[in-house]
Amino acid sequence: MEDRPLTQRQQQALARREQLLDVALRLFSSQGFSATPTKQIAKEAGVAEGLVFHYFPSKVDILKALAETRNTFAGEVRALLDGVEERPAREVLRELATGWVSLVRREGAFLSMLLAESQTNTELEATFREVVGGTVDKLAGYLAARVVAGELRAGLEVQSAALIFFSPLIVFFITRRHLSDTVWQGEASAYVDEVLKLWFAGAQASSGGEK
Amino acid sequence: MEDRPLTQRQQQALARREQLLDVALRLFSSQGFSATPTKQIAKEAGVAEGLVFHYFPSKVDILKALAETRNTFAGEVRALLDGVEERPAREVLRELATGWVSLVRREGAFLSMLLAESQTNTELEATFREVVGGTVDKLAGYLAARVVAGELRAGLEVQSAALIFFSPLIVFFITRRHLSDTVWQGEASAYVDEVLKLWFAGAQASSGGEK
DNA sequence: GTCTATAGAGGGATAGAC
DNA sequence: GTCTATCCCTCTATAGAC
Repeated sequence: MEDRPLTQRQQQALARREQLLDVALRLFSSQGFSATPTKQIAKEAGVAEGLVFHYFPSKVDILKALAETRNTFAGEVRALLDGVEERPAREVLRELATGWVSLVRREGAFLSMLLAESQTNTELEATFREVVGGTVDKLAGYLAARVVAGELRAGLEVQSAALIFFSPLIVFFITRRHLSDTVWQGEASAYVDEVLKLWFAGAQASSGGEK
Repeated sequence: MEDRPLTQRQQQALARREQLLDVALRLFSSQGFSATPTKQIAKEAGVAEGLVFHYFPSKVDILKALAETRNTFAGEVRALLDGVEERPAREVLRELATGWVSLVRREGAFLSMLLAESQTNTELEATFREVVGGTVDKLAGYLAARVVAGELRAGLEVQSAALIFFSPLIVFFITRRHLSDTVWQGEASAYVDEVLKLWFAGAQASSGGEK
Protein backbone atom coordinates (compact mmCIF):
# COMPACT_ATOMS: atom_id res chain seq x y z
CA MET A 1 0.00 0.00 0.00
CA GLU A 2 2.24 2.83 -1.18
CA ASP A 3 0.94 6.33 -0.77
CA ARG A 4 2.52 8.15 -3.66
CA PRO A 5 0.38 10.91 -5.14
CA LEU A 6 -2.25 9.72 -7.56
CA THR A 7 -1.86 10.36 -11.23
CA GLN A 8 -4.48 12.36 -13.03
CA ARG A 9 -5.99 9.20 -14.46
CA GLN A 10 -6.20 7.51 -11.11
CA GLN A 11 -7.90 10.53 -9.64
CA GLN A 12 -10.33 10.58 -12.51
CA ALA A 13 -11.09 6.90 -12.07
CA LEU A 14 -11.66 7.34 -8.35
CA ALA A 15 -13.93 10.30 -8.96
CA ARG A 16 -15.87 8.35 -11.57
CA ARG A 17 -16.38 5.48 -9.18
CA GLU A 18 -17.63 7.81 -6.49
CA GLN A 19 -19.92 9.51 -8.97
CA LEU A 20 -21.43 6.18 -9.99
CA LEU A 21 -21.98 5.34 -6.35
CA ASP A 22 -23.66 8.70 -5.78
CA VAL A 23 -26.02 8.21 -8.68
CA ALA A 24 -26.76 4.61 -7.75
CA LEU A 25 -27.45 5.53 -4.13
CA ARG A 26 -29.96 8.12 -5.22
CA LEU A 27 -31.68 5.88 -7.74
CA PHE A 28 -31.72 2.75 -5.57
CA SER A 29 -33.11 4.71 -2.64
CA SER A 30 -35.86 6.36 -4.62
CA GLN A 31 -37.02 3.60 -6.95
CA GLY A 32 -35.54 0.41 -5.54
CA PHE A 33 -32.66 -1.86 -6.52
CA SER A 34 -34.25 -4.25 -8.97
CA ALA A 35 -36.31 -1.45 -10.50
CA THR A 36 -33.16 0.46 -11.41
CA PRO A 37 -31.44 -0.72 -14.61
CA THR A 38 -27.69 -0.31 -14.88
CA LYS A 39 -28.35 1.58 -18.09
CA GLN A 40 -30.11 4.32 -16.15
CA ILE A 41 -27.25 4.63 -13.70
CA ALA A 42 -24.87 5.06 -16.62
CA LYS A 43 -27.11 7.52 -18.39
CA GLU A 44 -27.59 9.77 -15.37
CA ALA A 45 -23.87 9.68 -14.78
CA GLY A 46 -23.30 10.58 -18.42
CA VAL A 47 -21.29 7.48 -19.30
CA ALA A 48 -21.74 4.30 -21.31
CA GLU A 49 -23.37 1.33 -19.64
CA GLY A 50 -20.29 -0.82 -20.14
CA LEU A 51 -18.28 1.48 -17.92
CA VAL A 52 -20.40 0.59 -14.94
CA PHE A 53 -19.13 -2.96 -15.23
CA HIS A 54 -15.58 -1.74 -15.53
CA TYR A 55 -15.86 -0.38 -12.00
CA PHE A 56 -18.13 -3.01 -10.50
CA PRO A 57 -18.11 -6.73 -11.31
CA SER A 58 -21.88 -6.90 -11.14
CA LYS A 59 -24.89 -4.80 -10.24
CA VAL A 60 -25.16 -6.22 -6.73
CA ASP A 61 -21.58 -5.20 -6.11
CA ILE A 62 -22.65 -1.59 -6.48
CA LEU A 63 -25.13 -2.12 -3.70
CA LYS A 64 -22.58 -4.00 -1.64
CA ALA A 65 -20.13 -1.12 -2.00
CA LEU A 66 -22.87 1.26 -0.93
CA ALA A 67 -23.76 -0.90 2.05
CA GLU A 68 -20.13 -1.03 3.14
CA THR A 69 -19.03 2.54 2.58
CA ARG A 70 -21.90 4.94 2.09
CA ASN A 71 -24.21 3.17 4.38
CA THR A 72 -23.28 5.05 7.47
CA PHE A 73 -25.30 2.54 9.45
CA ALA A 74 -22.28 0.30 9.84
CA GLY A 75 -19.73 3.07 9.40
CA GLU A 76 -21.07 5.49 11.96
CA VAL A 77 -21.63 2.83 14.56
CA ARG A 78 -18.04 1.81 14.07
CA ALA A 79 -16.92 5.42 14.40
CA LEU A 80 -19.02 5.94 17.50
CA LEU A 81 -17.63 2.83 19.15
CA ASP A 82 -13.97 3.28 18.26
CA GLY A 83 -11.82 4.12 21.22
CA VAL A 84 -14.62 4.57 23.72
CA GLU A 85 -13.92 1.42 25.73
CA GLU A 86 -13.06 3.60 28.72
CA ARG A 87 -16.29 5.55 28.71
CA PRO A 88 -19.35 4.27 30.61
CA ALA A 89 -21.95 2.30 28.70
CA ARG A 90 -24.69 4.52 30.08
CA GLU A 91 -23.31 7.40 28.04
CA VAL A 92 -22.10 5.52 25.02
CA LEU A 93 -25.23 3.48 24.45
CA ARG A 94 -27.40 6.57 24.70
CA GLU A 95 -25.29 8.32 22.10
CA LEU A 96 -25.40 5.21 19.98
CA ALA A 97 -29.17 4.92 20.18
CA THR A 98 -29.93 8.58 19.48
CA GLY A 99 -27.27 8.69 16.80
CA TRP A 100 -28.71 5.62 15.13
CA VAL A 101 -32.24 6.92 15.34
CA SER A 102 -31.36 10.16 13.60
CA LEU A 103 -29.21 8.25 11.13
CA VAL A 104 -32.01 6.04 9.94
CA ARG A 105 -34.09 9.18 9.73
CA ARG A 106 -31.65 10.58 7.19
CA GLU A 107 -30.83 7.37 5.34
CA GLY A 108 -34.05 5.51 5.90
CA ALA A 109 -34.84 5.22 2.23
CA PHE A 110 -31.71 3.23 1.53
CA LEU A 111 -32.10 0.97 4.54
CA SER A 112 -35.73 0.42 3.75
CA MET A 113 -34.87 -0.55 0.20
CA LEU A 114 -32.20 -2.94 1.40
CA LEU A 115 -34.65 -4.48 3.83
CA ALA A 116 -37.32 -4.91 1.18
CA GLU A 117 -35.02 -6.27 -1.51
CA SER A 118 -33.33 -8.63 0.91
CA GLN A 119 -36.66 -10.40 1.28
CA THR A 120 -36.60 -11.55 -2.33
CA ASN A 121 -32.91 -11.49 -3.26
CA THR A 122 -30.70 -14.10 -1.63
CA GLU A 123 -27.48 -12.22 -2.21
CA LEU A 124 -28.87 -9.04 -0.72
CA GLU A 125 -30.21 -10.97 2.21
CA ALA A 126 -26.63 -11.96 2.98
CA THR A 127 -25.51 -8.35 2.60
CA PHE A 128 -28.20 -7.13 4.93
CA ARG A 129 -27.33 -9.81 7.43
CA GLU A 130 -23.67 -8.84 7.31
CA VAL A 131 -24.45 -5.19 7.90
CA VAL A 132 -26.55 -6.03 10.93
CA GLY A 133 -24.15 -8.73 12.11
CA GLY A 134 -21.08 -6.54 11.78
CA THR A 135 -22.71 -3.78 13.75
CA VAL A 136 -23.82 -6.16 16.46
CA ASP A 137 -20.33 -7.67 16.66
CA LYS A 138 -18.81 -4.25 17.09
CA LEU A 139 -21.22 -3.42 19.88
CA ALA A 140 -20.63 -6.80 21.52
CA GLY A 141 -16.91 -6.03 21.61
CA TYR A 142 -17.55 -2.79 23.41
CA LEU A 143 -19.90 -4.45 25.87
CA ALA A 144 -17.25 -7.06 26.66
CA ALA A 145 -14.86 -4.23 27.54
CA ARG A 146 -17.46 -2.77 29.89
CA VAL A 147 -17.93 -6.12 31.56
CA VAL A 148 -14.20 -6.22 32.22
CA ALA A 149 -14.40 -2.66 33.53
CA GLY A 150 -17.00 -3.86 35.98
CA GLU A 151 -19.81 -1.66 34.76
CA LEU A 152 -21.82 -4.50 33.27
CA ARG A 153 -22.40 -7.70 35.11
CA ALA A 154 -20.01 -10.60 34.78
CA GLY A 155 -21.31 -13.46 32.69
CA LEU A 156 -23.33 -11.21 30.41
CA GLU A 157 -23.75 -12.81 27.00
CA VAL A 158 -22.50 -9.81 25.09
CA GLN A 159 -23.51 -11.08 21.65
CA SER A 160 -27.13 -11.60 22.66
CA ALA A 161 -27.13 -8.44 24.74
CA ALA A 162 -25.95 -6.43 21.74
CA LEU A 163 -28.62 -7.89 19.50
CA ILE A 164 -31.28 -7.32 22.13
CA PHE A 165 -30.17 -3.72 22.40
CA PHE A 166 -30.31 -3.13 18.67
CA SER A 167 -33.45 -5.03 17.79
CA PRO A 168 -35.91 -2.58 19.33
CA LEU A 169 -34.22 0.21 17.41
CA ILE A 170 -34.57 -1.67 14.15
CA VAL A 171 -38.20 -2.48 14.80
CA PHE A 172 -38.82 1.11 15.80
CA PHE A 173 -37.43 2.18 12.47
CA ILE A 174 -39.58 -0.28 10.56
CA THR A 175 -42.82 0.62 12.27
CA ARG A 176 -42.36 4.39 12.73
CA ARG A 177 -40.76 5.31 9.46
CA HIS A 178 -43.90 7.08 8.27
CA LEU A 179 -43.98 9.65 11.10
CA SER A 180 -43.29 13.33 10.58
CA ASP A 181 -39.96 14.65 11.80
CA THR A 182 -41.46 16.33 14.83
CA VAL A 183 -43.46 13.35 16.03
CA TRP A 184 -40.58 11.03 15.22
CA GLN A 185 -38.21 13.06 17.39
CA GLY A 186 -40.55 13.00 20.35
CA GLU A 187 -41.40 9.32 20.14
CA ALA A 188 -37.84 8.30 19.46
CA SER A 189 -36.48 10.17 22.44
CA ALA A 190 -39.01 8.64 24.86
CA TYR A 191 -38.54 5.21 23.33
CA VAL A 192 -34.77 5.32 23.57
CA ASP A 193 -35.13 6.18 27.26
CA GLU A 194 -37.28 3.13 27.84
CA VAL A 195 -35.03 0.79 25.93
CA LEU A 196 -31.99 1.98 27.84
CA LYS A 197 -33.77 1.71 31.17
CA LEU A 198 -34.95 -1.83 30.63
CA TRP A 199 -31.76 -3.00 29.00
CA PHE A 200 -29.60 -1.69 31.82
CA ALA A 201 -31.87 -3.19 34.42
CA GLY A 202 -30.93 -6.56 32.98
CA ALA A 203 -27.35 -5.90 32.08
CA GLN A 204 -25.70 -3.67 34.59
CA ALA A 205 -23.52 -4.87 37.40
CA SER A 206 -24.60 -4.98 41.05
CA SER A 207 -28.21 -5.34 40.04
CA GLY A 208 -28.36 -8.90 41.26
CA GLY A 209 -30.46 -9.61 38.20
CA GLU A 210 -28.84 -12.93 37.44
CA LYS A 211 -31.01 -16.08 37.40
CA MET B 1 -75.65 -3.74 12.42
CA GLU B 2 -78.70 -6.01 12.43
CA ASP B 3 -78.21 -9.71 12.79
CA ARG B 4 -81.06 -11.12 10.78
CA PRO B 5 -80.30 -14.42 9.00
CA LEU B 6 -78.45 -14.04 5.75
CA THR B 7 -80.21 -14.70 2.51
CA GLN B 8 -78.88 -17.43 0.28
CA ARG B 9 -77.26 -14.89 -1.98
CA GLN B 10 -75.54 -13.20 0.91
CA GLN B 11 -74.20 -16.54 2.10
CA GLN B 12 -72.95 -17.33 -1.35
CA ALA B 13 -71.24 -13.95 -1.58
CA LEU B 14 -69.55 -14.46 1.77
CA ALA B 15 -68.36 -17.89 0.76
CA ARG B 16 -66.99 -16.54 -2.50
CA ARG B 17 -65.14 -13.82 -0.68
CA GLU B 18 -63.59 -16.34 1.66
CA GLN B 19 -62.63 -18.56 -1.22
CA LEU B 20 -60.89 -15.69 -2.98
CA LEU B 21 -58.99 -14.93 0.21
CA ASP B 22 -57.93 -18.57 0.49
CA VAL B 23 -56.61 -18.64 -3.03
CA ALA B 24 -54.89 -15.25 -2.68
CA LEU B 25 -53.20 -16.24 0.57
CA ARG B 26 -51.76 -19.34 -1.02
CA LEU B 27 -50.57 -17.54 -4.14
CA PHE B 28 -49.20 -14.45 -2.38
CA SER B 29 -47.24 -16.58 0.04
CA SER B 30 -45.73 -18.82 -2.58
CA GLN B 31 -44.93 -16.38 -5.35
CA GLY B 32 -45.19 -12.92 -3.80
CA PHE B 33 -47.73 -10.15 -3.93
CA SER B 34 -46.66 -8.18 -6.96
CA ALA B 35 -45.82 -11.39 -8.80
CA THR B 36 -49.39 -12.61 -8.52
CA PRO B 37 -51.77 -11.21 -11.14
CA THR B 38 -55.41 -10.85 -10.17
CA LYS B 39 -56.14 -12.91 -13.24
CA GLN B 40 -54.47 -15.91 -11.67
CA ILE B 41 -56.40 -15.50 -8.44
CA ALA B 42 -59.63 -15.47 -10.41
CA LYS B 43 -58.63 -18.43 -12.54
CA GLU B 44 -57.69 -20.66 -9.63
CA ALA B 45 -60.92 -19.73 -7.90
CA GLY B 46 -62.85 -20.56 -11.06
CA VAL B 47 -64.34 -17.11 -11.57
CA ALA B 48 -63.88 -14.19 -13.92
CA GLU B 49 -61.25 -11.59 -13.12
CA GLY B 50 -63.85 -8.86 -12.85
CA LEU B 51 -65.48 -10.61 -9.90
CA VAL B 52 -62.34 -10.14 -7.84
CA PHE B 53 -62.83 -6.40 -8.10
CA HIS B 54 -66.46 -6.75 -7.13
CA TYR B 55 -65.38 -8.09 -3.75
CA PHE B 56 -62.24 -6.01 -3.30
CA PRO B 57 -61.77 -2.42 -4.46
CA SER B 58 -58.17 -3.13 -5.43
CA LYS B 59 -55.53 -5.82 -5.30
CA VAL B 60 -53.96 -4.23 -2.24
CA ASP B 61 -57.24 -4.57 -0.41
CA ILE B 62 -57.05 -8.33 -0.76
CA LEU B 63 -53.75 -8.30 1.03
CA LYS B 64 -55.07 -5.92 3.68
CA ALA B 65 -57.98 -8.24 4.34
CA LEU B 66 -55.55 -11.16 4.66
CA ALA B 67 -53.29 -9.31 7.05
CA GLU B 68 -56.24 -8.40 9.25
CA THR B 69 -58.09 -11.70 9.36
CA ARG B 70 -55.99 -14.62 8.18
CA ASN B 71 -52.68 -13.48 9.52
CA THR B 72 -52.04 -15.99 12.26
CA PHE B 73 -49.25 -13.84 13.61
CA ALA B 74 -51.69 -11.68 15.52
CA GLY B 75 -54.27 -14.41 15.89
CA GLU B 76 -52.07 -17.08 17.44
CA VAL B 77 -50.44 -14.68 19.83
CA ARG B 78 -53.89 -13.65 20.94
CA ALA B 79 -54.88 -17.28 21.38
CA LEU B 80 -51.71 -18.05 23.33
CA LEU B 81 -52.27 -15.12 25.66
CA ASP B 82 -55.97 -15.53 26.28
CA GLY B 83 -56.81 -16.65 29.79
CA VAL B 84 -53.25 -17.23 30.94
CA GLU B 85 -53.04 -14.24 33.29
CA GLU B 86 -52.67 -16.64 36.20
CA ARG B 87 -49.75 -18.55 34.77
CA PRO B 88 -46.17 -17.38 35.39
CA ALA B 89 -44.49 -15.26 32.75
CA ARG B 90 -41.47 -17.54 32.76
CA GLU B 91 -43.62 -20.27 31.24
CA VAL B 92 -45.89 -18.18 29.08
CA LEU B 93 -43.19 -16.07 27.47
CA ARG B 94 -41.18 -19.13 26.62
CA GLU B 95 -44.18 -20.74 24.97
CA LEU B 96 -44.87 -17.47 23.20
CA ALA B 97 -41.34 -17.18 21.90
CA THR B 98 -41.01 -20.76 20.71
CA GLY B 99 -44.52 -20.70 19.32
CA TRP B 100 -43.81 -17.53 17.43
CA VAL B 101 -40.51 -18.81 16.13
CA SER B 102 -42.11 -21.91 14.68
CA LEU B 103 -45.02 -19.85 13.40
CA VAL B 104 -42.83 -17.56 11.33
CA ARG B 105 -41.08 -20.67 10.15
CA ARG B 106 -44.34 -21.93 8.72
CA GLU B 107 -45.78 -18.62 7.56
CA GLY B 108 -42.55 -16.82 6.96
CA ALA B 109 -43.24 -16.42 3.27
CA PHE B 110 -46.37 -14.40 3.89
CA LEU B 111 -44.81 -12.27 6.64
CA SER B 112 -41.72 -11.66 4.57
CA MET B 113 -43.80 -10.61 1.62
CA LEU B 114 -45.82 -8.25 3.80
CA LEU B 115 -42.65 -6.80 5.25
CA ALA B 116 -41.11 -6.19 1.86
CA GLU B 117 -44.28 -4.78 0.39
CA SER B 118 -44.85 -2.50 3.39
CA GLN B 119 -41.58 -0.75 2.63
CA THR B 120 -42.91 0.62 -0.62
CA ASN B 121 -46.65 0.68 -0.06
CA THR B 122 -47.90 3.24 2.44
CA GLU B 123 -51.21 1.49 2.95
CA LEU B 124 -49.55 -1.81 3.76
CA GLU B 125 -47.06 -0.08 6.01
CA ALA B 126 -49.99 0.99 8.17
CA THR B 127 -51.37 -2.54 8.09
CA PHE B 128 -48.06 -4.02 9.13
CA ARG B 129 -47.74 -1.49 11.93
CA GLU B 130 -51.19 -2.35 13.22
CA VAL B 131 -50.44 -6.06 13.24
CA VAL B 132 -47.27 -5.51 15.26
CA GLY B 133 -48.91 -2.89 17.48
CA GLY B 134 -51.91 -5.06 18.26
CA THR B 135 -49.71 -7.98 19.20
CA VAL B 136 -47.54 -5.84 21.43
CA ASP B 137 -50.61 -4.38 23.12
CA LYS B 138 -51.91 -7.84 23.86
CA LEU B 139 -48.60 -8.88 25.37
CA ALA B 140 -48.40 -5.65 27.38
CA GLY B 141 -51.79 -6.45 28.88
CA TYR B 142 -50.56 -9.83 30.03
CA LEU B 143 -47.38 -8.34 31.47
CA ALA B 144 -49.44 -5.83 33.44
CA ALA B 145 -51.33 -8.75 35.00
CA ARG B 146 -48.04 -10.36 35.99
CA VAL B 147 -46.88 -7.11 37.57
CA VAL B 148 -50.02 -7.11 39.69
CA ALA B 149 -49.39 -10.76 40.53
CA GLY B 150 -45.99 -9.74 41.84
CA GLU B 151 -43.94 -11.81 39.41
CA LEU B 152 -42.66 -8.83 37.46
CA ARG B 153 -41.30 -5.77 39.15
CA ALA B 154 -43.58 -2.88 40.01
CA GLY B 155 -43.17 0.14 37.81
CA LEU B 156 -42.29 -1.92 34.75
CA GLU B 157 -43.23 -0.07 31.58
CA VAL B 158 -45.20 -2.93 30.11
CA GLN B 159 -45.63 -1.39 26.66
CA SER B 160 -41.90 -0.91 26.17
CA ALA B 161 -41.13 -4.22 27.82
CA ALA B 162 -43.45 -5.99 25.42
CA LEU B 163 -41.86 -4.36 22.41
CA ILE B 164 -38.39 -5.09 23.71
CA PHE B 165 -39.37 -8.71 24.14
CA PHE B 166 -40.75 -9.02 20.63
CA SER B 167 -38.17 -7.04 18.69
CA PRO B 168 -35.35 -9.55 18.97
CA LEU B 169 -37.71 -12.23 17.69
CA ILE B 170 -38.66 -10.13 14.69
CA VAL B 171 -35.05 -9.32 13.91
CA PHE B 172 -34.13 -12.96 14.31
CA PHE B 173 -36.74 -13.83 11.77
CA ILE B 174 -35.50 -11.21 9.32
CA THR B 175 -31.85 -12.15 9.56
CA ARG B 176 -32.10 -15.94 9.89
CA ARG B 177 -34.86 -16.69 7.48
CA HIS B 178 -32.48 -18.31 5.02
CA LEU B 179 -31.31 -21.06 7.38
CA SER B 180 -32.21 -24.69 6.90
CA ASP B 181 -34.81 -26.15 9.23
CA THR B 182 -32.25 -28.02 11.31
CA VAL B 183 -29.91 -25.09 11.82
CA TRP B 184 -32.86 -22.78 12.39
CA GLN B 185 -34.21 -24.99 15.15
CA GLY B 186 -30.90 -25.09 16.95
CA GLU B 187 -30.14 -21.41 16.68
CA ALA B 188 -33.68 -20.39 17.53
CA SER B 189 -33.76 -22.48 20.67
CA ALA B 190 -30.47 -21.09 21.98
CA TYR B 191 -31.44 -17.57 21.01
CA VAL B 192 -34.81 -17.75 22.73
CA ASP B 193 -33.03 -18.87 25.89
CA GLU B 194 -30.76 -15.85 25.78
CA VAL B 195 -33.56 -13.41 25.09
CA LEU B 196 -35.60 -14.76 27.98
CA LYS B 197 -32.64 -14.72 30.33
CA LEU B 198 -31.70 -11.14 29.62
CA TRP B 199 -35.25 -9.89 29.48
CA PHE B 200 -36.15 -11.43 32.83
CA ALA B 201 -32.99 -10.10 34.42
CA GLY B 202 -34.36 -6.65 33.72
CA ALA B 203 -38.02 -7.28 34.26
CA GLN B 204 -38.55 -9.73 37.05
CA ALA B 205 -39.41 -8.74 40.60
CA SER B 206 -36.93 -8.86 43.48
CA SER B 207 -34.04 -8.38 41.11
CA GLY B 208 -33.36 -4.90 42.42
CA GLY B 209 -32.62 -3.95 38.84
CA GLU B 210 -34.39 -0.62 39.09
CA LYS B 211 -32.47 2.68 38.82
C1' DG C 1 5.04 2.32 -26.38
C1' DT C 2 2.08 0.73 -22.75
C1' DC C 3 -1.72 0.99 -19.91
C1' DT C 4 -6.48 2.09 -18.89
C1' DA C 5 -10.66 4.88 -18.77
C1' DT C 6 -14.25 4.87 -21.82
C1' DA C 7 -17.70 3.90 -25.60
C1' DG C 8 -20.75 1.00 -27.65
C1' DA C 9 -22.39 -3.10 -29.94
C1' DG C 10 -24.25 -7.46 -28.99
C1' DG C 11 -25.45 -12.03 -26.48
C1' DG C 12 -28.07 -14.90 -23.50
C1' DA C 13 -31.60 -15.02 -20.39
C1' DT C 14 -36.07 -13.72 -19.03
C1' DA C 15 -40.08 -11.11 -17.83
C1' DG C 16 -44.06 -9.09 -19.71
C1' DA C 17 -47.24 -8.17 -23.64
C1' DC C 18 -50.25 -10.08 -26.76
C1' DG D 1 -47.97 -20.26 -26.29
C1' DT D 2 -45.26 -16.74 -29.02
C1' DC D 3 -43.03 -12.63 -29.48
C1' DT D 4 -40.93 -8.54 -28.01
C1' DA D 5 -38.47 -5.66 -25.00
C1' DT D 6 -35.42 -5.24 -21.55
C1' DC D 7 -31.88 -6.38 -18.48
C1' DC D 8 -27.31 -7.83 -16.93
C1' DC D 9 -23.21 -8.50 -18.59
C1' DT D 10 -19.13 -9.47 -22.16
C1' DC D 11 -16.18 -8.16 -25.61
C1' DT D 12 -13.67 -5.27 -28.66
C1' DA D 13 -11.94 -0.89 -30.11
C1' DT D 14 -10.04 3.67 -29.25
C1' DA D 15 -8.13 7.83 -27.47
C1' DG D 16 -5.43 9.83 -24.39
C1' DA D 17 -2.65 9.74 -20.03
C1' DC D 18 1.62 7.83 -18.40
